[in-house]
Order: sequence, then C-alpha cells, then structure tokens
Amino acid sequence: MPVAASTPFPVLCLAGATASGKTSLALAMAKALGGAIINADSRQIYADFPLICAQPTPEEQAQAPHYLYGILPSTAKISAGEWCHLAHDAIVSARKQHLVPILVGGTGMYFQALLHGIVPIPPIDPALRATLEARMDAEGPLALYGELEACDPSYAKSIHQNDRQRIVRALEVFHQTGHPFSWWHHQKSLQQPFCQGPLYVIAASLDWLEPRIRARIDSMMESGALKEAKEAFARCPNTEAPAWSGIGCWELLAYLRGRVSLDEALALWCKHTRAYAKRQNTWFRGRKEAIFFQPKQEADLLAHAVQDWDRLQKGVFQG
RNA sequence: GCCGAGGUAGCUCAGUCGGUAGAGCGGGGGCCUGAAAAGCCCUGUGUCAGCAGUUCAAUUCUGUUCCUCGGCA
Repeated sequence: MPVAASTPFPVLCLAGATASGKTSLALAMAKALGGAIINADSRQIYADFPLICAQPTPEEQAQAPHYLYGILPSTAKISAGEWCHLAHDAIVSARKQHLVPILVGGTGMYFQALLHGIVPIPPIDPALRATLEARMDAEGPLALYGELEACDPSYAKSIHQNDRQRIVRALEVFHQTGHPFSWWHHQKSLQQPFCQGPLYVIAASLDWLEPRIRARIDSMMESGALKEAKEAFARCPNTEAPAWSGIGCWELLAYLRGRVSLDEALALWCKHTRAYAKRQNTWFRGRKEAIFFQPKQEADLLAHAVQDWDRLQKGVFQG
C-alpha cells in the first residue's frame, strides 16, 4: 500500500549534484535546528561502498543522528517506492525524538516521490519482467515499442523507441495490472505525497564541481577505495547487483581485474561522475518547487531553513 | 643530413578518382512517475599546416616551406 498521510509530514529537503557539499551543509542544518539526517541517495544506502559512494564518514555521522546509510546488502534491490517506506519510518522515528527530519541526497526521483507521491502500482512479478527483458534482447526495442503503441499509445508517444527500460516498464505494468501505464499516471487521487516541505538545491556549476570531483576521487583513493572495491567484490561477486552500479565501483574493479590501467580507471571515474552531476543539475533545474542556493550560501540556507521549519510547524508553509 | 609516413572538429581518425568535408570520443542542451549514480534523445564551419602554381574550380594535383613520427646515417 502507498504510504500516504492525511496530513503530510513536515520535512526539510536538501538536494544537489554529487560533490556539491550537501553533507557538510546538512550537518550544519542538523546542528542549527536539532535535526536528524535521512539519506535520499540511492547508492549511499548500500553497505559495501561507503567511501566510493561518499556516505558521511563515521565522524560526521557521530555529529547528528543519521538514517538509511549503508543499510542494504549489495544484492538488495531498492526502488523509489520502497525508499519512501524506509524514509517514512525514519521520519516517524526522528519525530518521536523531536528531531527535525532533514532529507539529504542526490536522487531526484526520490524527492519527487516523497514530495509529490507516486502512483501505487502493485509490485511486478519478476518473471514477467525477465520475460520482457529476454524478448527485448532477442527482438530488439522496436518490436516491443510497437506493442506499447498498441496498448498505450499516449505513453508510447512520450518516450523514445530506443528507451528499453521504459518500454519494458510500461509493458510489464500493462500486462500485470490490465491498465496502461499512462492510466495509472492519471490516477492523481491515488498519488498522495506523504511529506511536505521546501526542497533546497545547491546550484553548483560543472566548472566549480569538476576540480572538487577530482580532489574527492584522489582523497577516496588515499582513504582506501581500492580496498573497498576488492572487499565488496569478495562479498558480492555478482557485478550485476544493484550496488555495483555506483559510479567508481566498476571502474575500480576493471582496474583490479587488469582490464584498464589505474590512470584510465580514475579518468573514467571522474568523467562518469561529471556526466552524472550534469544530469542531476538538469533534473533539479527543472523542479519548480526548488529553492536554489550557491554552495557558499550556508548562512542564507540556514536562515531559510529555520524560517521554513517554523512555518511548517504552524501549518502555514506554502509548498 | 638522407629515405619513408603523416599534418583534416577540443582528441583519435575517415574522406573527397578536383565541385569548400564526416564518424567515434569529449563538450553542450534536454527528457525522466517503483532500476534513477539507471535508461534515453538532440547537437559537428573546421584558415582540411603555410605559401605559390595548374584549373572555371584545389582540402584533393604539382612545387616549395615549416612541423610531427619512424628508419638509415
């Protein structure tokens, strides 16, 4: 069942591209407001890559209560909806301790689901997806796209015929539920957000981010990123597992397996991180509810947060 | 110094049997409803090394200069 509260929980959200300085700003917010930090990052939730995926360090985590960091094994799948359930529990727990829930991360879709809700499509039978994916491999995207055009023309029109992931998703939903994917999207009454609050976004340009990304990768290497990848591989040799899709994970593994030189691995890691940051910026730029801050505007952000939290408490926050 | 191979988009290169050029990568822009650190789309004018010659027309042929890389000294 969807997690939906009749009155949405008040929360503060802090988002931004990777390496934009979310972790330290979140800590400052938590200290200023008496807050708990709740992870809204799809990779930092895994236990095997704390360094490579840039979880807050143990020292940082000791400075305020932290939730949902490093709680899943690499093989566990998580989805936006499942994350919402976990976040819900964390928020309830924080509120019981009179802590301000501060959601922090770079996964735009998680914030989307949290603040706008997500349609309650039932879980899909893994065998159904496996069948569709096998057909996708065998028949190519065009064949399945044609089927989608037949059963859900409006959604088909909204995606590209090469978008294998979304074609499979839309078909599996149709086959399992009997309703087109787009039908579900229109059930706005079923899509209730269970949180409300401001979405602060750190607006960091790629030019500003790039040297930080390089420096961070260097410091991760010094702190033992290679060892982390090696140990993660020993624990989870299936590199198809969800946690392995974190940027830097397979790049380092490729080096450990002798497929690329260390320099090449680090260059790829950096390049992929930069491309990811660009996608994140594009996503957040388009959020109409986002409130943007420059990386150095910590004081402004804190003042805003104090004021917004006050309004949320009084029930006069305008999302 | 001689011989050979090259100098074309930020990079690696293709190509034009003479009619001013195009791929990959990078870069830029964008999409996103339960995989989202995922998946997907759009986007290529550059003295075709310089100069001169032949030609209606040269990046393409010829000569020459410069530079790079091999080989021989």
